[in-house]
Amino acid sequence: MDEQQLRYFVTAAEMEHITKAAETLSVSQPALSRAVTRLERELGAPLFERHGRSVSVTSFGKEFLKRSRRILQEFDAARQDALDLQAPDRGKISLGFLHTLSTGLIPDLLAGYKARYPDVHFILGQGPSHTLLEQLEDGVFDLCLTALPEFSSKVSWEPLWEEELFIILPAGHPLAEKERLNLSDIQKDPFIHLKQGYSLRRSVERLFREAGLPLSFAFEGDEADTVAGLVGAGLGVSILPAQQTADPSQVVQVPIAFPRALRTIGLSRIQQTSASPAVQAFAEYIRRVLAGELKNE
DNA sequence: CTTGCATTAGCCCCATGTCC
DNA sequence: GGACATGGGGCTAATGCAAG
Repeated sequence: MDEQQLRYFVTAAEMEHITKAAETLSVSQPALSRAVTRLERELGAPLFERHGRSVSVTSFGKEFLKRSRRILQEFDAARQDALDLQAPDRGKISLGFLHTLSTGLIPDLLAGYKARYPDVHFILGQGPSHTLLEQLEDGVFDLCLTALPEFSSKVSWEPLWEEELFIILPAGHPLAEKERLNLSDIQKDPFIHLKQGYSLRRSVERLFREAGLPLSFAFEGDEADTVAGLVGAGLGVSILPAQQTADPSQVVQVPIAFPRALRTIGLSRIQQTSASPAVQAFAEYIRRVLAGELKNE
């Protein structure tokens, strides 16, 4: 059983018409007929039921068809991978990044890279750190832009840039006009943030710990946008990275004077595996743009 | 009976394995 | 390395079978 036999079978089974399938495959009809017979002989079971001048796929044939399709997909993927391995300017890069990064820098980086290498195909995914890193370990992503992951022997993390965190207040809050605030200034306000497991939440918890302040949550959400929305509705205050999409008539972002509130975003990847040239080239591009060596246009 | 379609038969070509 | 056998790929032509 080889790839060609499977392709012949799949085409014939999908069309349920040997002559038309042979035309599609650009072989003579007997050649296809014989290839199918050989396959049936090897499998020891009929793939087609012959009724005079028509054929239909047997139930065994239908099962075998499903599996054959999967095998051929693997064949195609392996072939594509082999091609991609030789060409850094094409191929597939799957990138996961935090929800909070979906505006600004990341779209700009992607647009800049795509302008240089139009044949590169990006597959993007977003989510909280823990989900992204799980998917990274499962091979869903080649690279992820996340905050420092909790310990993992499989994932390596390389810091790239620092993101400032802001106190987010509803417009009209008594502190909304201030130029800078300390963490202690919002101690009495109901605090809204992301649920457990989010790296941003860990950063904020660490910030309060460092400042020696207690922290309790009035509301916990799944996305920074949701949190900002709840703040805008006057339900409390929060601490988030700059909210580019937030409506300034709803929420106000105030820099934090004390303690210094930064979180580092970096590139996560699986340590052991060797990335394709396309993935390596993209990682290098991000590094160089962020280091100011390269202009992202 | 004619037509359309699948299979079989007989042939050639080529790649691979085995033997010397 | 060359000779030979084997098996799979291809082709055309012939045959078998069922629908119209």
